[in-house]
Amino acid sequence: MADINTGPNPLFLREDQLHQAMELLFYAYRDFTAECDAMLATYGFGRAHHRVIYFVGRYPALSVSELLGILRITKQSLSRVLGELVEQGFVSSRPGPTDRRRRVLELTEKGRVLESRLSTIQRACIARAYREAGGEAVAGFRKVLLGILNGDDRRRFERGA
Amino acid sequence: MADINTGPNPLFLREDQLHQAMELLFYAYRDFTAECDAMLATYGFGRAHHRVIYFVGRYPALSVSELLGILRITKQSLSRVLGELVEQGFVSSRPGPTDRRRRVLELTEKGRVLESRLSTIQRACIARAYREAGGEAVAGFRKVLLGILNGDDRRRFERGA
DNA sequence: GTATTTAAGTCAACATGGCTGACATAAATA
DNA sequence: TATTTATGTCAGCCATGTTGACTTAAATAC
Repeated sequence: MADINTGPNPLFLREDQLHQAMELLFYAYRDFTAECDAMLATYGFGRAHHRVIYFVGRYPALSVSELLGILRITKQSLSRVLGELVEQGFVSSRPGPTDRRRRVLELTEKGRVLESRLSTIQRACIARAYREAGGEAVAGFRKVLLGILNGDDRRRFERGA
Repeated sequence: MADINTGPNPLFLREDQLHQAMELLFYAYRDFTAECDAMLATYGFGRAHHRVIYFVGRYPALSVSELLGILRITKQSLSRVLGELVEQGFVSSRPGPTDRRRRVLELTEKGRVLESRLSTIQRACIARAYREAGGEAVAGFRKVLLGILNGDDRRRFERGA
């Protein structure tokens, strides 16, 4: 059970295990985002808005360039989505206190409400899976996912999150 | 370590753990697909083509409706992508042997070459993470991911994959 | 104090990959 | 024969990514 290379044809099993992992990631990501996508649609928002809402909520006083570094999209792409969120009062964008070129992004009260509704959905999804799988499985889950991250992300993740 | 609810403020820790899981999924999925996206671009293809190539390769003689059920997109969306792949000779589409309304999808030799190049990238990524994490972590990883799938997918996955 | 760099924003054009709705065709089935 | 099913197709729309060129304001270097 613990050895992923047992069986009559270790090489084949290994390949099959890897395929299973690839598919699990695909299915899990798809199902993980489905419910939130539906709720976002009622606001006229998409998954891109969710990501902004999420990271701004999670890392208050984030700057635009930091957000770009996390999302890995162009500033033109971000600006469309972020602009809508600021425009509609979900995110506030103020000049930084020391460096006034930077913009300090925060969720407004309205933004926090939406963030909370979305997070509730996803937390429930993860919490259920965690509860069913048990603490040891959770540790393994995190260990493997962390290993999939590239070096930069892993370091940022280990530092920041 | 095994108990995800330890610490001075169990509720907060729990919430933080859940946030970490959400972010890990985001980062891992992004990094997992990045290399393949770059290679696909050299063919003029995108991630949607990859999914088709992958599932047709993995489940030979798949029908269009089965593929639709896996991908959860509309047939119009699929048709664009699948049409290109058939047109350019990566996927063959023939009438089914018994039910001639169905189309039997298979990778061509050309398609298998591309599939192999893409799979090599992703298998390496997973294999490295698996190797670093160890067999027990792998079991936990799979258990948690499986728990994130909705019921239908979980059943299909447990049956088919 | 001027020159340069940096953070952010903007305009325009384009590509990918989702979506809906309406309709067509051929084959299986009632 | 009538209906249902599997697939394909046309047309248009939307969300979200891209590149390239340019602007503005503030910080920093010389």
